Amino acid sequence: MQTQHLKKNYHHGDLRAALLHSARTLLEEQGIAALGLRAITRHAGVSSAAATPHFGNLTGLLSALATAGYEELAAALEPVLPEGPHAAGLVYVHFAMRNPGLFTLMFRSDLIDRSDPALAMAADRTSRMFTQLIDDLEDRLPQKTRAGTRAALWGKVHGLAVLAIDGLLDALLTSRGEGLTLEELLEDALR
Amino acid sequence: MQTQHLKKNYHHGDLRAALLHSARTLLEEQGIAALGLRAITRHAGVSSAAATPHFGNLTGLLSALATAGYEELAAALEPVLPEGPHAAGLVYVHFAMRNPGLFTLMFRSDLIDRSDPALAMAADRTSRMFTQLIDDLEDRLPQKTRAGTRAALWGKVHGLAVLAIDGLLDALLTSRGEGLTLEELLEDALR
DNA sequence: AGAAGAATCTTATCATTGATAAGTTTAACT
DNA sequence: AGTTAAACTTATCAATGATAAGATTCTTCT
Repeated sequence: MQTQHLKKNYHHGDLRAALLHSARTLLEEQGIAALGLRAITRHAGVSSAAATPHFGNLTGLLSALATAGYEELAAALEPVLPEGPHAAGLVYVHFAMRNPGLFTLMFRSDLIDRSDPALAMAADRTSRMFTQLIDDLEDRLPQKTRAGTRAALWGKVHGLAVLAIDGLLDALLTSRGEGLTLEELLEDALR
Repeated sequence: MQTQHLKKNYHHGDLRAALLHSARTLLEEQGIAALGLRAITRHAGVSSAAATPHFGNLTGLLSALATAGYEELAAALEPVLPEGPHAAGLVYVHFAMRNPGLFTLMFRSDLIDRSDPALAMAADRTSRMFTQLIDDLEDRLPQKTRAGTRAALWGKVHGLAVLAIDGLLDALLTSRGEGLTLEELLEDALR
């Protein structure tokens, strides 16, 4: 019989994908603290040791999940790159706000392994997009400060995303925001 | 005998301060992952349940540690506030780079309890400094965009700090930095 | 001063976690 | 068809944070 039977290999289907799906579900429904090895395998209906052959350990599983996150982020950024830093920044922050758990995981170096080749490649692709974004403005900028401009953009956008997820921007709005919505605040901040 | 014998109360001295000191040491020497309840109490030479009367649980202890972090950060920022956003931003990022574990802990909402009164107060004081920083420029800025400017500044500074700690700025430097040092990059980015 | 009470701190125990070795079942490949 | 390799389960381990119960020391009140 052909082994090319879709992707359902082995005697329990595509467990690798199933585990990633379970992890993603738990992450979205219950947050990053729910990402235990036992919780994930329980959700997928397999034993707690079933992930070992596919991911080695929990870090391997979460690294694969973060890899998917970087790929999604890059896919969201790519189409708006021609529109420039403002539009791309908004997409970056919106991605973080829509996927707070996943975005947080992508920068939790204690939970993932950045030397994982797939993860390193996906993360690098995202970071290269900021490079491209700045290089598109290169005629307007002196050569020497381009790295600084790139860091400033990534920093601002990333910082806003982190602070938004932590609810610290809302706190800023309620304490002294002059009747602004969060969306308007982001528009102004990314200008 | 007078009970005012320095701060050494009770029959084992000032355990509360000793535990915080042990936690800080472990945090600096071995990183945030070393901040276990048992590791901290072991380092302080007491039993693993000795922290309960002082902090309730591990979250309480780490919240107190984070509170100290916010106070240190505010104390570092205060004297440079008159120099404006550029100088203050540099101090913020330098604080993060010099205390990577502590700074990370201060924004790890899963490890600390932001509703802790002392922590909330200390964190609020820090965030108010950014408000003041922007308000000092108020004549130059239209009233309406001031919240956005404040968010942009805090976001950029915070994002640079986070990315620097994660080593992602070094990665950016080695891949495309035009022979810059990290310090020069920050100078440019904070301009 | 002395007894009652409250707080600190220890000991012992519990449920839960991630990892792993050993065994079982299923698929893959001559 | 039969051997090998991989997936998956079961059982077990060391380690964690929390907590109840007991022991010790400080405080407080008369």
